Amino acid sequence: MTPRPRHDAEQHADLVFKALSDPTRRALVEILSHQPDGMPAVRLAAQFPNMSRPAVAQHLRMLADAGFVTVSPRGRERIYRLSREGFESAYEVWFGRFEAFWKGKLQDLKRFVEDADNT
Amino acid sequence: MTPRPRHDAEQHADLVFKALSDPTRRALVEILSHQPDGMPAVRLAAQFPNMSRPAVAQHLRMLADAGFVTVSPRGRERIYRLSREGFESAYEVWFGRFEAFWKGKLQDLKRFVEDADNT
DNA sequence: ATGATATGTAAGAAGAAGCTTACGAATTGG
DNA sequence: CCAATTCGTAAGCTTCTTCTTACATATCAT
Repeated sequence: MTPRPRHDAEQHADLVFKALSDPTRRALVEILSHQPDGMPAVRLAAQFPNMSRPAVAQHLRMLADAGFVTVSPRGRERIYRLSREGFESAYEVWFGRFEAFWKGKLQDLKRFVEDADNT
Repeated sequence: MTPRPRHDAEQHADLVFKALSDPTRRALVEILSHQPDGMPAVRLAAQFPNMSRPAVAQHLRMLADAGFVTVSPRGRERIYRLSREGFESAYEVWFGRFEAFWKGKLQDLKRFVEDADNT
């Protein structure tokens, strides 16, 4: 997958798993997963009526730092889109670190993937 | 995978991702992944010379709550073993939540799994 | 029995994370 | 040009995490 300097690995894993540790950020990822063309920050913030816009902006920044989203300016808006980079990093860490444990689990996962694929 | 009451789902996802958000806990999982027969708490704690034993005990509790490890008493020791339950929950949440996004990513994942499988 | 070993939990201190208000920069529309 | 919109960040407060020390329980060895 993405080649990455060895000594940055743990630091990057920290960003990735920290990003997923917050329910608001997971909700943001879920929202974006249904919006292939992305959403402007203001519309994402509107999904959280009990939270200020800057709070959402800070969450978005962490998701961007972890590689879960990308940002592209469009006029005065900034469009957030889900990126595969963060997900691939998570997989990389997951499979890389626990490979010994997973020898045997991979078969199950392959079956699961194939099932989900045939729908 | 594991059927789970709907209203507990987010709460459980919280436990799972919180458990993985700490570097010490990830290190514990990695250590246990190389020890199929498990390890007593004291030996796990010894892997972290800069940290007190109770601190490690608290981390182990969180891993247990999230379903990443199981505990079984053996004499005066308590043996910690990696469990697949937490991992399966993480997969469940992962694939379930972001299914729309992953439609298309699943092909890549399947290839990746097959590659890892042929080694 | 008694001392040593293995363990978990409680209480409190130190640090990190998350939220709000306030602000400044960039872009659009009239 | 000027007001309105979109956005990110800084400062400060509050809450959650994580660590340590202290303590209580259970098991083993002699």
